[in-house]
Amino acid sequence: MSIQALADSLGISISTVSRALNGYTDVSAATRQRVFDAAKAMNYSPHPVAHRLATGKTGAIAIVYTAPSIKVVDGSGATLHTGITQALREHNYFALSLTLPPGEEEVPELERLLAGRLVDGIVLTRTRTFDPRVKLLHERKIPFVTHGRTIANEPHAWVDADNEGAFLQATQALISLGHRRIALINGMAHMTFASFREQGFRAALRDGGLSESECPVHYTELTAESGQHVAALLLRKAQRPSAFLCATDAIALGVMAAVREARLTVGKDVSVIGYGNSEAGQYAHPPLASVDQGILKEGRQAAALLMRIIQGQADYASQVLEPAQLLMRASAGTCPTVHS
Amino acid sequence: MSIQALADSLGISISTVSRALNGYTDVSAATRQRVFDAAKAMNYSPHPVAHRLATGKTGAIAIVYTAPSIKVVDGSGATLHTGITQALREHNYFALSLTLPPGEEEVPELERLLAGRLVDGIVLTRTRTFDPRVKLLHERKIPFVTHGRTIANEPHAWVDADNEGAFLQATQALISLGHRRIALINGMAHMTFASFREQGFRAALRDGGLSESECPVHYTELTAESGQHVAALLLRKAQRPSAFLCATDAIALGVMAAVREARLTVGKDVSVIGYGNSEAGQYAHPPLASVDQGILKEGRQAAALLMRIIQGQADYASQVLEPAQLLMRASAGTCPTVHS
DNA sequence: CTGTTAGCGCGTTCAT
DNA sequence: ATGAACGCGCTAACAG
Repeated sequence: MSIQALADSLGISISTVSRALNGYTDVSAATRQRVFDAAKAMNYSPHPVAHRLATGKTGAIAIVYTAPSIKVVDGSGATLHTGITQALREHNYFALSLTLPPGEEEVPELERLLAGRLVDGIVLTRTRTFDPRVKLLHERKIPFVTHGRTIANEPHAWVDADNEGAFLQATQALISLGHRRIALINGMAHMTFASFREQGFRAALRDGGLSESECPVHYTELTAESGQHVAALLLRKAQRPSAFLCATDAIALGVMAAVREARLTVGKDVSVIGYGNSEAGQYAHPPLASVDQGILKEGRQAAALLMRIIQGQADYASQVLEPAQLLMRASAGTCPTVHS
Repeated sequence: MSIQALADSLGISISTVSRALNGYTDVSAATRQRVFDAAKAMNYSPHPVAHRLATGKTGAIAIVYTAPSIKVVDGSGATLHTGITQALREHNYFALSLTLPPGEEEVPELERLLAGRLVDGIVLTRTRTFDPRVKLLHERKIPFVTHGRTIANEPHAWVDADNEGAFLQATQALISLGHRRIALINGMAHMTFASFREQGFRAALRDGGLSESECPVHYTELTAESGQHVAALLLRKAQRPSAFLCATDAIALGVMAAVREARLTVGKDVSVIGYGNSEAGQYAHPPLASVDQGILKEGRQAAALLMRIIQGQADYASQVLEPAQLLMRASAGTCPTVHS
């Protein structure tokens, strides 16, 4: 089942078989047909390793995650993964994933992946503001696309949602509902998406003339537990926030729980907006207002962009900023003090 | 930085360099030393693809997950992953992971991985009782180890915890605490681990002379939400269970929530035992009794076994059954009816 | 249009 | 102890 055997069985040379199979135009239609038929009959497929040695391409890419911050199979991480994989398959590419251990071994592990030359390119997820992984990939000049931006110097291809615009819009919506004390429960500051969301938040505060001192920003894990914890603290204050803007739906669900524990009503006494448009948020009581990021599309775009880079049709500075859409639901309502 | 360049710079032949580097004995100590020094100085490392074409080995394996049932980075999935990766690294092997989409594309996607010959072997996680993935791997004769057993015919290497023994022991513990109505909230029946846990449970019921009709078995998702839902139903019954044995700690935490909602006290009115010895369970109120599975060690064993199979030092029928340990904590106590 | 030739980078006999 | 030569399986530049 090598190309040799195939050529012998047809009585023609190896190179003719190779060209027929690889779609070269300088081979007669009749020969091409014979080759295709024989290949199918003998169930031939080129040895991928030999193919790689000759071409330099593996037909595979790696999606790189970092351990403590993302679920590959649930929620948005899973959707991103699905989007990337789908689009790749349409290009006859294959996606493996690598979960980097946090801490010291993170970059060395990524280096081992590159050293192995098992993949033609990389999709790096969950970028940080200064991301050593981006630095490495950039230095090694391997084709890569990040999902999320950095704020460092390396120019690189990325796909990202307009986090800033989304939180600008969400904050403005809360302001126009009469809220003056809005708390931002954000992700850790070194995550780029968190940084952008905060910028949008602060811009809206300035535009609306709100006091930054009355609109606290907290940085926390992206979990319901963290959201509940932080919100419980804030709700105990004399001057409690009338609205919470949260970096994820998970945080927002935790906030909602804290509001209930404080004997207050979500959407009336306290408004809550999340991010991600998760199923859990949609089915919450009341339904959770959220930002829909279209992450499946982003995954597909990241994959398509990587394909173009690998084929030399796009450069390392290609960038795609996807708009995100605010979905108002019953968890966010007018500020009660307006009525008094 | 090819072996050619290295040989030229030393003024010796390629083959001598190759043998020196690969530890052949028929090369002089002096030459070997020169080669090693030069290799280090020029930062030489063999091109992995060429190396693979010559040897047939990639130095990488794939850990295969299935999408909707496991988190690669949280909880036990993460620990297993860590164990496998650690042990592999000690063997100079590298682990990538593949998340199979559920449904129709599951097996074809696995086939694509095999066709790509990107890896020397596979660790398959979360086996099912009749697992088409195992069937495929067995047919293709690629080195593989499963974490978890199957009950079908293909003989294959596996590492598993003694699920049956663990639940036998846990059920006996509940019985000796006086419980007569014990509910099992199990995982889906097609998961092998769930099947074994149920066998242990039923064996203990028989030995203890409990009525199977008073000890219901429910099959559900491995989530807190599911646990809460099922437990809420059971607790509403006139003859409610006095103890719940749960397939995961997540389920158990959900059950505990349902118990509280029913105005009952966990560990007094109702006992709960989970599985996995999760951090969340340890910090719950009261602390959750659970089964500790030593999953890190299992991951390491699976990796070690796979290495031996790849090297031909173990056969496809090597099997490792790890004991699991019951950890009694305050969530499980004596049955209240005993005192009356 | 097709066959011959030359690599891709390395491991491994077979002589010397 | 060392070098020359061959093969792994395939692609691609060069002839014809």
